[in-house]
Amino acid sequence: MTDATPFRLQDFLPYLLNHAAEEVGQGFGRIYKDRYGMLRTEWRVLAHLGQFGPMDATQIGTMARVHKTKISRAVAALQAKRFVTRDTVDEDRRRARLCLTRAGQAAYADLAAIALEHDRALAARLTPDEHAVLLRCLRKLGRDLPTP
Amino acid sequence: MTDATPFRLQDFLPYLLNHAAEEVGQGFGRIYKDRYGMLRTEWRVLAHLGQFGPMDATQIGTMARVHKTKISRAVAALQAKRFVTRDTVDEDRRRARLCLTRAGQAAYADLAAIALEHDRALAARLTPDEHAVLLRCLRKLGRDLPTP
DNA sequence: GGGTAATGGTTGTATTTGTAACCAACAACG
DNA sequence: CGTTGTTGGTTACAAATACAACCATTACCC
Repeated sequence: MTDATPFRLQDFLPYLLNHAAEEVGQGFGRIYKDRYGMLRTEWRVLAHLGQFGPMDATQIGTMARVHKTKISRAVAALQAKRFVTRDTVDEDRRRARLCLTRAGQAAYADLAAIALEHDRALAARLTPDEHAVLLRCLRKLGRDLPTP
Repeated sequence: MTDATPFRLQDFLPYLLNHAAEEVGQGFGRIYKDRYGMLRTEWRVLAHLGQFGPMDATQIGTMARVHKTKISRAVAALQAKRFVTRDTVDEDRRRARLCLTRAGQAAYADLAAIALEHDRALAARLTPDEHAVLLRCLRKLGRDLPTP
């Protein structure tokens, strides 16, 4: 074993991943923040409900791999904005079925369209091939995100 | 324009990137946290000094794209751990030259070795080709990280 | 049924982070 | 020189996060 450590921070995957995620996330982040005063978890909850329909907090947390306290507070914020409603479900009165309001759906539609455009702009910085490989790699590295 | 939005959160690059970064970052994060009680920025400062030698806070901040207040606090924490020293430089007495102590170098050597191993384990989950493309993509997506 | 455990969700508190204001040293210009 | 503007760095305060403790309800099991 040689004494020189060949470790290079600039090639360290966690470092690069984090940088790219921050950089890329910030771009879209400013949008939902400026337009709706939302935090990232709020956007995610909104997106999940918009995409998969009514769910309870635990389902969202499982799918998005977000801790329940974060979900709880995000839901509270979205309720305050009149973007979601909660109905306690009768079969199990611990659970609450979260639903987008009209306004919530509108916000989701608005943001989803921008997100799509944003995503296309990002993809345009890569070749189609690179893009495909990138998605595959990211899915391999993060645990798979379950769908409903 | 059709009414159905083809936006899919599971394919949204910022989302995937963030997931992968969190997942991957947590693995190594637990190590420097458990072993040395360090936060991420502290590890980064340590790594920069270990790799590039003495620098001042601004240089590190520029290279790592980290805000100066975060650097400032990380340096304070590293000083408290006796991992770095600060010498005010004579030509410009606002600047402080940051230097790893013996103990700091040892911690860096320890962590760098683990990081390297960790990185190899991650790379092993991808084909060599995928790995190469991934690094290229991440560099394209995040702004380039300047070297000294 | 009645006790115990597990689950869905919220709240409290300690850390961590972001933002802005700040101080000291240097630079530039009259 | 002074006075004004920059730059390196720290501090103060607000916002956000993590972690643990906590209710309420349901499930299990004797």
